[in-house]
Amino acid sequence: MSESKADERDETAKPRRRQARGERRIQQLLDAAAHVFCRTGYTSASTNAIAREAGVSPGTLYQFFPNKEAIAVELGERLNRRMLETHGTVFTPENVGLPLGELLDTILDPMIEFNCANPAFLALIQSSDAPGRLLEEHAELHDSIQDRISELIGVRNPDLSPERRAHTTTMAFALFKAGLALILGHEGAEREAYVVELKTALYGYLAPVLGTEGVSARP
Amino acid sequence: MSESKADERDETAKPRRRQARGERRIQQLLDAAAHVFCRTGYTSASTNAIAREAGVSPGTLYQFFPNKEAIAVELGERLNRRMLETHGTVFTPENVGLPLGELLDTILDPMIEFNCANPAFLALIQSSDAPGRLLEEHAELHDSIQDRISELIGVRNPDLSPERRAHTTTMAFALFKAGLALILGHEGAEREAYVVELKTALYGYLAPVLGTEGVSARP
Amino acid sequence: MSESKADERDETAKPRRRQARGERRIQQLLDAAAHVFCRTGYTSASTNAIAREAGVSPGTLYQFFPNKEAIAVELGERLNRRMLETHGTVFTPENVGLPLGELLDTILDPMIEFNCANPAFLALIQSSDAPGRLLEEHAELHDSIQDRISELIGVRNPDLSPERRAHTTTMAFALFKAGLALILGHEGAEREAYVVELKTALYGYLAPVLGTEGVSARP
Amino acid sequence: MSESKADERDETAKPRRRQARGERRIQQLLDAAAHVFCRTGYTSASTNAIAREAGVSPGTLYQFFPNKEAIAVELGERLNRRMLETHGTVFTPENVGLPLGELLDTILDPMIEFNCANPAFLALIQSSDAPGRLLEEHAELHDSIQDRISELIGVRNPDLSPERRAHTTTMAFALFKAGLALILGHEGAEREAYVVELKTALYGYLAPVLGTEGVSARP
DNA sequence: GATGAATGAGGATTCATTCAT
DNA sequence: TATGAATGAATCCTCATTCAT
Repeated sequence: MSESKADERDETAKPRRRQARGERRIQQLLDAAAHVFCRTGYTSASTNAIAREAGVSPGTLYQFFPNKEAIAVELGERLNRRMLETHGTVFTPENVGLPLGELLDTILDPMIEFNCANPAFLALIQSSDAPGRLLEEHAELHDSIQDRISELIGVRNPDLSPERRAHTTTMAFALFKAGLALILGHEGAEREAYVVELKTALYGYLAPVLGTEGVSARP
Repeated sequence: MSESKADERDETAKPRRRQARGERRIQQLLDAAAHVFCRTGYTSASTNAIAREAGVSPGTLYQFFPNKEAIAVELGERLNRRMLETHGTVFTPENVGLPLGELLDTILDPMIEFNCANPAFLALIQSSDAPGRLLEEHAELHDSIQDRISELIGVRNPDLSPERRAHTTTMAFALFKAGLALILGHEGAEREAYVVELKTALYGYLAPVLGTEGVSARP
Repeated sequence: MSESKADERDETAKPRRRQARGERRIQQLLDAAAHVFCRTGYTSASTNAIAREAGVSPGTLYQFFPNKEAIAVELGERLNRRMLETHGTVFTPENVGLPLGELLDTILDPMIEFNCANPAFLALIQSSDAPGRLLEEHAELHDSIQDRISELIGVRNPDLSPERRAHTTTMAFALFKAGLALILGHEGAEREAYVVELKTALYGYLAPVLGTEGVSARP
Repeated sequence: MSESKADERDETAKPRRRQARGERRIQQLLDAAAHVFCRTGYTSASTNAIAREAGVSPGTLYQFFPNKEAIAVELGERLNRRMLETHGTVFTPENVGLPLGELLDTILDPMIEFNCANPAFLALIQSSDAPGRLLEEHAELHDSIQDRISELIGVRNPDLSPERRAHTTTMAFALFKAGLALILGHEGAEREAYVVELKTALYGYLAPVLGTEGVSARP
């Protein structure tokens, strides 16, 4: 008998048995959230707007998500998972050993394609409360991607100091996000043009660090 | 102190004094706004918070600005003006003809310095409601900077097609903003490291387009 | 005179300068809150209901109180202060030395009168989230009264052990609150009858501990 | 399918024939409700929380109870019934004739014991929306107890006027509830101490009305 | 011009209750 | 019967903006 006010939230990870309908609703809500996040950004997105977009009442939204943040987190996780499932195999030893131009093509093309199909991904990653400061709830998503980049760089050039590797990773990811925003902000030929620019930029940035030639995995 | 009842006599005859006092208020409010924008971003910044930070009442704020947007616009314009005044002379023909590395140093160093001293500048430029889509009120500021970059590129390489020049400009500016965000997000040695990374990135991106060697202005 | 130093900025910023209108509004809101608390109890009282009762918009309420709790706290403090100002002098040495019946009359009559005029006082003291567990925000009010009772008992019978004194205090206060609730819940002759019953109960409870005869203060 | 053992005096033939399983469910729900009422009080208890505590869905709860109030009513009735079954025999003529101290022991000890084991009882009786005003749904429970007290007093002292008897009853019950709240709010030695205080208080209050000596039932 | 007061629509979230499977 | 889904009004609170002094 020690707690007076706070409990209620039975977080005990009891995996809720959801009906098929509920699973559908969740997807519907996440789709709606993706729409709204893209339209207005995470911070300005209102749960009511998401519910409306999904064609349900506010209460229904809260049947599946405890709060706004959880929607973004779940959306981010699903997108991340889907991206890994679909394009997670690009970091094979063979690919990493390709000449830099081909390596970038191999990595970026599916990545860009995925993001064009799922622009909410970038919206989540970029949602910040202050310039440069990510909302906590999206940091994990952000980090999970950055980790993969870091690993790629580390494998490609194991001689980099941890600091340089970290800086290179962060900067490369920042460039990618910046270019991706341009790509998503345009269509058709313009979009294609920015794809080229992004690759050029990353090539120019990474070439001195990773080398342009193909390499073979070290024994 | 000692100009107490001077105002009462005539409301219109002393516009200078009123302006001076008003100007002080405006600067006070803009300083406060800069603070708050940096802390919370433009969208999340509340006019009440700005007024509080400035030590005045909300009503006073609205005596000088018709709405929240106008504050950002005025702040942006002033920052832009100050930047031009302070660092507007870097785009001289001699500078533009420098080897790329020196050119970047010449341009970026004061630019970065200015932005470190005035982080609100980036906050404004980055404040977006959706990824990649700037709030209307900041587009002008954004464009004015981009125009200068475009001009620099055009002068340095007059053979570029307008389209390529536009793409290069946009991308270069995007890279700059991305790097600047990293720079402002760190301090001390880390910050310096990201300055280097940003320069590296821009060098790598621009070298193929602008050439690395010094050039002399064409007749 | 001398509104001349208008430039003075109050750096302290904590003590809000309120206009007379605001002070009036606060009283109005507290009166409304008292009404609503009495009608529905603290927990069920809604801030919107309080604002409506006061004839203002919800926003106005929040101009003066940061949240619902603060309303109750301020109301409690004001009532407590007023009670002390009005009836705080009953615990004089002479009174404490009176025969028990007269002592109770002396203490209870103004106390009851005050509570009949301000029934919100009891509403606050009794507001609990679980039976027997007071809401934090009202504990202070509760304790401040109990302390006075404890002191009275201690002066009247200095030989009581601290434990017995504490138990007696708590129980006597509980009896008082229980009787007061009955008193406030009735009117006219019924009310008077319960006043008598309450005094009887307290007399019967306290007589063995405090003695029925008058005592003189010990040196 | 034998509905044969219809010893139903239930003339109205409620469609509510409960099966064993339903009965179990009901008990489950009432137990959960008791828990939640004790934790948060009646008003703050949510039907969802009760269902969760019972491990069933909200829909199931509403299959057995038409609304939240009905849960409290049924819980109260069951507790009342159990109390009567277990301790209902204390009001025998012999007991009523005991000396007051023993009479109180005889009545209060099992009463307190029962309430310690079933704290929801007090929670229900005390759940009020406004100080002193019981929620309708619990008035009946409240009255049924008070009636028994009234009867006891009437038997013990038949000369009391109906008014005095009513006042004494109400006050005595109020004292009991107040003391009981203290008892339930403490544990161990403290709890025992408050048991003593409660008995002292009731003794002091009732002695003048009921006399302290044992009496024999009048013919 | 300066102030604090006032507004009210809108934000996130909850909850008693009903519905559909 | 049991379940989870669905509802929508109500909750506390915020904020850009306007008003009165």
